[in-house]
Amino acid sequence: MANSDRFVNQIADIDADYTKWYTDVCLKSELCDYGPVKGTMVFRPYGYAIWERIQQEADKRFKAYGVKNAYFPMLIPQSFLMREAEHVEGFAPEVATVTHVGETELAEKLVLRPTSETVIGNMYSKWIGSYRDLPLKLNQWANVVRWEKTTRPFLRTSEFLWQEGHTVFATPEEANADALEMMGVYKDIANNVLALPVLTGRKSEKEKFAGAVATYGMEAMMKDGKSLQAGTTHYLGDNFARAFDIKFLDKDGAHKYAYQASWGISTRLIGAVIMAHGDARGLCLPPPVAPVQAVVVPIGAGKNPQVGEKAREIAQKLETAGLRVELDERDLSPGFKFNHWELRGVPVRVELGARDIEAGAVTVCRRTDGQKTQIAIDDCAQKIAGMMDEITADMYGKAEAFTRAHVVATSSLGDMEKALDGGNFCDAYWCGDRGCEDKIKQLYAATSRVYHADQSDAHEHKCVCCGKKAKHRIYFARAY
RNA sequence: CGAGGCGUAGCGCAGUUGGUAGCGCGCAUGGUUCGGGACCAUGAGGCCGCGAGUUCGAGUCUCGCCGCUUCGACCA
Repeated sequence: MANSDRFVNQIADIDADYTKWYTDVCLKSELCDYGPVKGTMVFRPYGYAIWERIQQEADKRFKAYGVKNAYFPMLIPQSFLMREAEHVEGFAPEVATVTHVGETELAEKLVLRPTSETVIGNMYSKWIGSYRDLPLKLNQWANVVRWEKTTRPFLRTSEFLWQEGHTVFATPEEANADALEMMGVYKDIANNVLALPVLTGRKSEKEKFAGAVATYGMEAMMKDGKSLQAGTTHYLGDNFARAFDIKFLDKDGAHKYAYQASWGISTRLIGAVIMAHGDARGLCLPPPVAPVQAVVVPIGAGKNPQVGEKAREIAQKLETAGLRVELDERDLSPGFKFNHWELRGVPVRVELGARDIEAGAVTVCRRTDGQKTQIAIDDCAQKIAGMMDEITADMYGKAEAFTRAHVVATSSLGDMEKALDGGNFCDAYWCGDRGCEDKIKQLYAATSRVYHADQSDAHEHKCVCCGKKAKHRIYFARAY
């Protein structure tokens, strides 16, 4: 930005430079900052508070599903990673390794977990002996390290926070059902907590998790038309059970390998919220995760002490009504405060000035549309509290309409190029060959995202790339 | 890992043909203000990325290094 910038918190034009807009929003709304090591980030209190809200919402759903929390070590013997062939191959390039303690070289190198299937598998082999020990459903809230070359706050960082669930069952069917069921839980979180519409479905062989039999993903459309993988669940078959010797004695007296699933959502979801709901003014947070749901801004309190008093009273009433409230009594102009809280995405601003007091009302401004309405002071707390669900639904509705408008049916590579350049997802039929995926990626930088929910007519169509008989209906998009 | 760009106050930047550093914002104190980014006054804040070299003298010129960044490549 030019040095003539008047406002320290001005953000880049969302239409002119989406990438810069994104980083500006992250930094200037004080969600995060860069860490001293390249690719690392600091979650500042405002950003971490969003994560805490996501954690709470997710955690209660997991527990309702019978999952218990545990914690496994961050350091994993390097040999563990080697045991599952695809797993090593998938993760080796981005794994950070501990080789020394002080001056002494370690006999066996230790890796910083990029994910925990291996350590957990190792422990599960000790804990599982009988069919009576199954199913076993554990989750951990943890950090993982993946040394990515290109990093961006929340979306891809060398270290990030997530949750990883690791479940074990006696049969393949149960394990696969678990992966599907958890995808449903993730979708619920995306839709109802983050107001994010998502496309869910199975991923292609090329895009699946290293070591999985099947990966299911949810993909969210960002405002620039790119897709963000917002969560994945994996059916692991008995791959890790064989690698880590997870066996149980079944009812019929036979020793059998167990079947597993694993699933995760991460702090990347915060990036999804920023890019799906943010606008020219900055962040726009869905009420369920907004650290501050309503900010009270007194206007002219310096001259009129009654304003300050009344504002404190109202903030108190809003808190009592169950809202997360901030009272902004700083000695700054109203315009500055409006911009400050809009940048931070606070869903509702409550303005209170002499004019309002005279009318016995407050002026309420919604972040989503900027609409201002006057509400009588007497019942403003209930009314504002009641607006929260409305706002979440409204945000979901808008994002859903946007997503729907940007999914384009494509039946040729030409269609596809046009659709992608216009910031759309491609709804396409595909022969199932890896070669076609590679070609599309090479030509248009797009990848397959998830299979379409409706596969019924796939065989009646031709592959969007090679023209041969199609096997699947699948979405292609440029992705983060 | 390939190509470009940039390192000067917290942030954004200026710094002429080499002469020992400035602007805006922010910050602190006091006062006036307050319905969409207020203003006045005073003040604090610098190893000019690091290291060599040229020179009487280097933010400025030369070389080396380090860091950041954009675009590629890579990326559950």
